[in-house]
Amino acid sequence: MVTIKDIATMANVSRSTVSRVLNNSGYVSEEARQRVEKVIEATGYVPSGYAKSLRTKQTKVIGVILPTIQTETPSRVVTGLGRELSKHGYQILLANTDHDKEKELEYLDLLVRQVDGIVLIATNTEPELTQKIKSMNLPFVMVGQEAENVICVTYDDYHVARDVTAFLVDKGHTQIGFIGVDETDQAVGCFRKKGFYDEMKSRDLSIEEAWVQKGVFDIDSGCKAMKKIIEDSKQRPTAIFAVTDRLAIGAMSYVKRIGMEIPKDIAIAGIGASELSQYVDPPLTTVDYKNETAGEEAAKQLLAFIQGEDYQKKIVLDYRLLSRDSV
Amino acid sequence: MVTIKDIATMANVSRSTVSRVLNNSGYVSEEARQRVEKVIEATGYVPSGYAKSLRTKQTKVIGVILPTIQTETPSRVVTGLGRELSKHGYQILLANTDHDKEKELEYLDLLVRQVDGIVLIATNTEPELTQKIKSMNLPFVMVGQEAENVICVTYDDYHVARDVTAFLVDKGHTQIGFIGVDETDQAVGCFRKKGFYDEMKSRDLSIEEAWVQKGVFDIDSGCKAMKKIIEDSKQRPTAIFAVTDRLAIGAMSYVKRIGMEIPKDIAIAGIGASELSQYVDPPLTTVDYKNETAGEEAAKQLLAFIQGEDYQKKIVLDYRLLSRDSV
DNA sequence: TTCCATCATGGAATCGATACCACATCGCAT
DNA sequence: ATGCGATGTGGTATCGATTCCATGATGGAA
Repeated sequence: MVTIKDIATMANVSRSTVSRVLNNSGYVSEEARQRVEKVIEATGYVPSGYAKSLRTKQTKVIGVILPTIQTETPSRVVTGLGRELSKHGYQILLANTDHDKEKELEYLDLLVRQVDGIVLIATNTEPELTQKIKSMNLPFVMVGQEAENVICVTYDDYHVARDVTAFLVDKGHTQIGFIGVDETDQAVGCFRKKGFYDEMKSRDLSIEEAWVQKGVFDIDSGCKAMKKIIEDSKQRPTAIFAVTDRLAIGAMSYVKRIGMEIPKDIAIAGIGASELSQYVDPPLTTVDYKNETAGEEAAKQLLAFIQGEDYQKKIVLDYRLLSRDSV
Repeated sequence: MVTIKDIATMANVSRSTVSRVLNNSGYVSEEARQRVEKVIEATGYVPSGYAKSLRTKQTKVIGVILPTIQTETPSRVVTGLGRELSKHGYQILLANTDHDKEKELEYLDLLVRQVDGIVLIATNTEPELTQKIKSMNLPFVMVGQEAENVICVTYDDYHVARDVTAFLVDKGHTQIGFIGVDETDQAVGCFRKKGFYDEMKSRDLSIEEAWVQKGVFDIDSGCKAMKKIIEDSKQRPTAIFAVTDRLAIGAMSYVKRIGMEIPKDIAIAGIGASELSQYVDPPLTTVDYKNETAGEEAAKQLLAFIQGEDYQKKIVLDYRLLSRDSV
């Protein structure tokens, strides 16, 4: 492997001069610069990243920890992150926890000395996690969940849920079911649920116990949750608010299977604006969360923090309700 | 930041001894080991990865270059890769080209000195690319496309296409349309098309020119391609073979929109076994490519190569045709 | 002529680890 | 007593860059 030393020898200059050419720093005569550049070109020399990192204490790598890349939300966020980071010469080291909270902690340890910063696409906000993050004082951004004392980029889950609920009510529905997820996921589990309950309450609408079910982020569980709602409720709801598109699509697939028509017999709304949502039949009413923007925003804040510039501690992104035929 | 030197001082041993403890190499007395371990524990010391890499010439990082992570195929492959790599202590450096061939080349340059190996989830096999890969002699695996002189993990696109076509013919169809993609993508563009043509020919079935259209890997273009087929053909085909699920789903959405029924008026089949495919109406007949397995296999071959063990130059994965109601 | 910026360049220390080698100790066989 | 292999430890060079400092030219101002 050709090193800076070889380049120096071949160009008949010192390593210092090669380094100056490489980094565009200090004084280098035009003549020397050209000689060096020619040698670099000829040899195809690429500086060793780790030698550089060792010396400069910068890796130009950002660690991204996420629960999975097989769903649209995280993969969109990563796309946004990548786009913004690569503009500034940063790369992404990917850590897929596969929904395993243990691994989340392990990866934090693993990454700490290898990256300039970490982005966590979070599904939980357990104290053990936030504790650890603070303890390793490394530039850090959390996407999708709120936490104390860290930079967060979040969505306004509470108001989204109120809006969706309000939308259903305004369409004339008074009996509305809800398919949520476990509350360890604060953003999706708690805030969206609370938004739903609060809006229903503010409209003086009551909620039958069986109308509220839980799933686990996949289509199949949306299907099962819907089944429970249909089978267990005394009075069937006329509308369903599912906290993710996949749950909503699962619910749709169940109600269609038992011969109900959407939206005539039951209206359904989701959240997430998955690509899928516009091609199911009927197209699903949902909320666009602009995940790529979230990724870009997270990258911007992280880089600002790293570079000692001004950054915003909390960013709450806006959203857009997409009204389609399922309601 | 605490370094190996600090640990050495605190444990009252030399750096060499700490290193030996860290790597479980050479002789270390039980007593010294315990002292060192205690200090490490107490300080939360983590060795610097780049210093280590500089010395050992191993980064324990694999670069993964892909066109996008927003579609299921690459994200499944990455999941498989990650699973297998992390078992062996390797991490993934992600390079998203956003379908830009220029970037593909740039990333190769960028990664070359930072990683122990590269996995390319390929969409093209242009000579410029394969040339470059060979020239940088770095452990390398290509997923999804075949190329000379590199380790490849591929699918049997040709026979898949023949099988799907045969399946349609066996169901009684003789007029079959085809929605493909550009042929710069050898696997998806050429092989699948050739499989279709060859199978049709072997059955003595002719293909009207307008029955064969092209799209670009998204649902919308499947929709447009289908529109062309319907509008331009003298005799409408009774079945459509789309080379990806998204194209197939686009096609479905178009024919449903114009009031045709699936599969009564027209049958549709895709490839890819996207999650989506089982929830569209009717569920889509498709082919399961086991992308995660491909990722795992790619990782295994790459690691075997890196470690100087036996590896297979070409791996062709098997597949499974999923017969559903769309045919 | 002298002096002092400005420009150019190289030498050497350094980053934080590993690994080779030398040396010391110890027990056991000769 | 001597030799020798096994064990344990530290010293030091090294990986490939950056960076600070010293030293030399050069040239225009005083």
